[in-house]
Amino acid sequence: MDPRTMPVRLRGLATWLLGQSSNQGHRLIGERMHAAGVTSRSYYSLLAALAESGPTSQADLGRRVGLDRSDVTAAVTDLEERGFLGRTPDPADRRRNLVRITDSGTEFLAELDAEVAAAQEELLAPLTPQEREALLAMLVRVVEHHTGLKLSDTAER
Amino acid sequence: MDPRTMPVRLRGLATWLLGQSSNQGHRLIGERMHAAGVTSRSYYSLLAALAESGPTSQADLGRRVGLDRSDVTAAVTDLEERGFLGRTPDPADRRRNLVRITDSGTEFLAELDAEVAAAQEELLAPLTPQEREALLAMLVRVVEHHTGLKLSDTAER
DNA sequence: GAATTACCGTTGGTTTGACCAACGTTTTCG
DNA sequence: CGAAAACGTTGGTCAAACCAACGGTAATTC
Repeated sequence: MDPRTMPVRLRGLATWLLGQSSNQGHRLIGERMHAAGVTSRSYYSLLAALAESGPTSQADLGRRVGLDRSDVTAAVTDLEERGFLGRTPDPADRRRNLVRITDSGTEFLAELDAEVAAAQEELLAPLTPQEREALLAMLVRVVEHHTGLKLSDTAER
Repeated sequence: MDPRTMPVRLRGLATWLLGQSSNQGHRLIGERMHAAGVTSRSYYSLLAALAESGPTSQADLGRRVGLDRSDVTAAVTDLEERGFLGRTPDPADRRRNLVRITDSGTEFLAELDAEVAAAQEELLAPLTPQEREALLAMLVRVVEHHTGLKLSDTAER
């Protein structure tokens, strides 16, 4: 992508700049995840969701991280084989599988937490702490406006 | 994606917020493009690149908008069938196809310009004009930092 | 209480964007 | 000249996102 001849119309566009920034972020995360032995970006979300709550059904898990049931099945199977989580039928509702994170999974999540934090730092490197705060606050408002989500409560950082 | 049970770790992350915002932007653009009869997001980039320069080879076109040669071929074929651009062999270098936008293509691009502008407005609706400016300026710096591109020159808006 | 409806996990798809390899043709370089 | 590179094209692969249908289970509605 040659900056000299790139379409002028594009490079000032919010959608384009957001797309580029998002791509860079995903690249940084992906590189670090891959180095940590994780092939899919959703694994972090799933482990995080499990760590922050008790045992959950797969369907719940999917709703919480915005993942299709079928994709949750594949991810959970893989993570279970690696010993990062356990899957047992729910005695109270035998349609459900209760998924819970293991100690090994908790350890692994801590590793990923560090990688993810480093990636944030790397992505926002050119911005001052005040600017990062302002940027995130604006993004929160944009996301809230379009999704109806209310993240503001605890979205400090 | 339930805001009450979404992983707390995720919703303050720059990468996550950028991804969400980018998705919303792409959704808005996609909806309007689709309504205008465009199936692929890259068509706008290609028409814009062609409108801003004279006739160009397909390979050049791909480099300018960050598209693979093979994908340019498909897009150009489609756009040619719709009459939005013409493709003629370059007499000076018979490896190349000279692609140029047609009058009909220029008209169509104007339509898309309007749709794209409307999508930007819609995406950034919750932000004040000053905030939008600050947001774009920060994103420009982030993108420049990670790509080596220098967009700053004319990225006002 | 029986029957319909809804939810669960799973399997097996489709679609889309991004990417890559190879080819015949043409130009450029050494 | 011959080797290397660039061009457009074809025909892939790959991962992410999504959808449909299934058997099994629970909740609902009559």
